[in-house]
Amino acid sequence: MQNNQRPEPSSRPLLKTRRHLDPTVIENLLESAAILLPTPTMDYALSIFDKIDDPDSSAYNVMIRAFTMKQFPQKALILFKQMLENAVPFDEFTFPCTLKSCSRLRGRKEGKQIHAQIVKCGFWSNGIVLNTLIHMYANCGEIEIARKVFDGMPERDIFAWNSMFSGYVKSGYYEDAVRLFYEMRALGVRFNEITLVSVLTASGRLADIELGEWIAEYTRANGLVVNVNLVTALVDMYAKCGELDKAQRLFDQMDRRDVVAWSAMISGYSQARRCKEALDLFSEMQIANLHPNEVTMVSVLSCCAVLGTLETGKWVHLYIKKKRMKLTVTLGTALIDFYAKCGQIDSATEVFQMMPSKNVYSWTALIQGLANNGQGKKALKFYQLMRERNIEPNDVTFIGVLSACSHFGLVDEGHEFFNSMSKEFGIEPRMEHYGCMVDILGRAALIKEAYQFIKKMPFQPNAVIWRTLLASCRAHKNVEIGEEAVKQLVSLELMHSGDYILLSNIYASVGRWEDAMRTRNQMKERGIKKTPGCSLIELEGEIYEFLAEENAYPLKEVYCAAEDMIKQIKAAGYVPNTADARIDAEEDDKEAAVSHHSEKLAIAFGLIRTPPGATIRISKNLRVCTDCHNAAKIISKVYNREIVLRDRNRFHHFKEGSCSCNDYW
DNA sequence: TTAGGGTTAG
Repeated sequence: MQNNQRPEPSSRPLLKTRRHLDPTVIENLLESAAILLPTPTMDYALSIFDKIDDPDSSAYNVMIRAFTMKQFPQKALILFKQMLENAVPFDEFTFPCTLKSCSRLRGRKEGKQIHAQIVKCGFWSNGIVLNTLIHMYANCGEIEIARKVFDGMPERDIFAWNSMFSGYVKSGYYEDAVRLFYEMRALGVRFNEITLVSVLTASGRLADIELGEWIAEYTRANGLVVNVNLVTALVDMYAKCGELDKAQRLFDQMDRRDVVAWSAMISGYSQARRCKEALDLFSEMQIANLHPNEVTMVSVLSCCAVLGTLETGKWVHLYIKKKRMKLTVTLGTALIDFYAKCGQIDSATEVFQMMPSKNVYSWTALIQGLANNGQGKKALKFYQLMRERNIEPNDVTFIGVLSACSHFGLVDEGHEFFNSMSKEFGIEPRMEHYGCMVDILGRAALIKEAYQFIKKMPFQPNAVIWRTLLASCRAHKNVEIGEEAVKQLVSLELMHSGDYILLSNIYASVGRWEDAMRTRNQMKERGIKKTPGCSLIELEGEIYEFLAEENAYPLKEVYCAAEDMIKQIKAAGYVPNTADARIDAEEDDKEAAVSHHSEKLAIAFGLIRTPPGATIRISKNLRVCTDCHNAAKIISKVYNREIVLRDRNRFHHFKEGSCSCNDYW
C-alpha cells in the first residue's frame, strides 16, 4: 500500500472488483464480521447483511448464530420471524441457535411456536434439533415436555442426556437427575465431565455425599482434576454436604481459581453460617486480585446481614455501584435483606424501588423487613401493591404478612390473610403460620381465643406454638392458660429454661412471688441450666454484669423495673413479645432464643438504672434484636438518655428516639 | 449448529 494507511473496514476492494456480488464471498465476509471478529457489537455485520438483496437461509443462520453468541437473543428471534415472513426456508442449522435464544429469554411461548415449525418442516427426527429442543423446554420450566422429547428419541447421544441432566438440575428436580444418572449407568451409556458437573450439583443439593464421593474418586482416577468446572462443582458439592474442610482442601489445591470457584467457596461458608470465615475469604479473594461479581456479592451480603456488619455491607453496596454491577433480582434481594436486618429499612426500600425486575423473593424480603422493623402498616401496603402487580405470594410471604399483623394488633386482618392462603392461593398453612396466628391473638390479649385456635389445629401443635401462647400469658398475666401451656410442654418433654422463666414471670405478674421463686427453684432442681441471660454494662472501663435470673438483684426488683419499661414501650405504641427474639435467633440456637427475652428484661433494667453514658453490651453472640432496638429508641426518647447498645459486631447509638450504628471490627 | 460450575426471602 503506497500511502502506508490501513484500509477502512469496509468492502471497498470488493466493490472495485465487483466481487461483492458473488454470494460465496459475501457469505464468507458476513461470517467473519458476525462471528470471527472480536467486536462486541454487530454493527459491521448488520451493514453487510443489509446490503444483501435477498439473504438466503445461510446468511440468516450466520446472523442468528452471531446474535445468540453475542448475547442478543431477542434480535436472533426477530430475524427468525423475518425468515418466516419473507418465506426464507429453514434448514437444520436454523433451529439450534434460535432455540438457544429462546432458552436464554425463558421464552416458552416462542419455543413452542418454533417447535411447531420444526414439525411442519420435517426436522422432528434431526438429533441436534431435538437436543436443543430438550434444552429449551427444560430451561423454560417445561421439564415434562423435555422428558417426552427425550423419551421419544430413537437414539440419544451425550448431548441429549446432558441437556436432560442440566434441565432437571436447573428446575430443582435433583432426585430425577440422580435417578437418570443411575439409569444411564445401568444402560451402559458413556457419560462425560459435563454429565458429572450436573450430577454433582444434584448430589450436593440432596446432600448425597455417597454419590458425591463416588464422582470425586472417579475424577481423581481418570485425571479429570484439571477441569476447573468439575473441580468447582466438587468444591460446591462438599460444601453443600457440610464437608467444608474437604471443600477448602480441594479449593486450596486448585491451580487456577476463577471467580466462580471463589464464589462457590464463599457461599459454602455463608450457607454453613460460618460468616466470619466467608468474609475472611472474601478479603483473601481481593488480595489475590480476583474481581468479585454479582453472585459473589450475594453471599457476602448475606453474611453481612447475619453478622449485622452494617459498614462492610455498605462498602459492598458502594462497590456494586462503582463497578456498575447489574442489580439482578438475587443481588437486589440480598441487599434488601441486608439493610432490613441491620435496621436500615429506608435503604432497603430504596434498593427495592431501584430494582429493574423483582420477584416473589424480593417482595417477601421487603415485607418481612418492614414487619420486623416495626412498619407493619407499610408492610401490608406493599403486600397489596404486590397483589396489584399480579405477583403470586407464597408460604414465606404470608409469614411476613402475618407477623406484620401481629405487631400491629390487626386481628381481623390476620384472620383474613390466614384464610386467604388456602382459599385464594392454594397454600396450606404450616406450623409457622399457625404460630403466627397464635401470636396475633396472644398479643391482642385474646388468650382464650388463642388457646381455642390451638385446640382446633389440624395437626399436633409443637413446642413453639405452646411457647408462643405461654409468652402471651406472661404478657397478659393469664395464670390458668399459662399453666396449661406448661403442662403441654412438659408432656412433650420439651421444657426449656426459658419456659420456666416465663411461668415464673406470669406468677410474678400477679404478685405470686412464692410461686415465682418455686418455679425457678424447680428448674434448678431438675438440673435445667439457663443460658445466662445477662447484660454487661461497660462504664469507664469497668464492666458491670446484670443477671436477670440470679439473685444479684431480688427477683421482685428486676421484675418491677422491667415491667415499668415495658409499660413505657407500650405507651409509645410498640408491643414487645418474645416471638421476635425467636425469629431473630439462629435456627440451631433455640436456647439462646428463649433466653434473649430475659436478657431484654435485664437490658431494660440496666437502661433504667445505669448512669448516663453507659454502654450496654449484649451478652453471647446475639444481635441487637428488633425489640431491643425499639426499646432503646423509645427509652432514649422517654427518659431523655443517650444509650449505646453493643453486640458482637456493632455499636448502636440511640439519641432522642433515633439510632445510628457503627461496625467495630 | 446442540450439553457443564457459584447466588436471594422464613
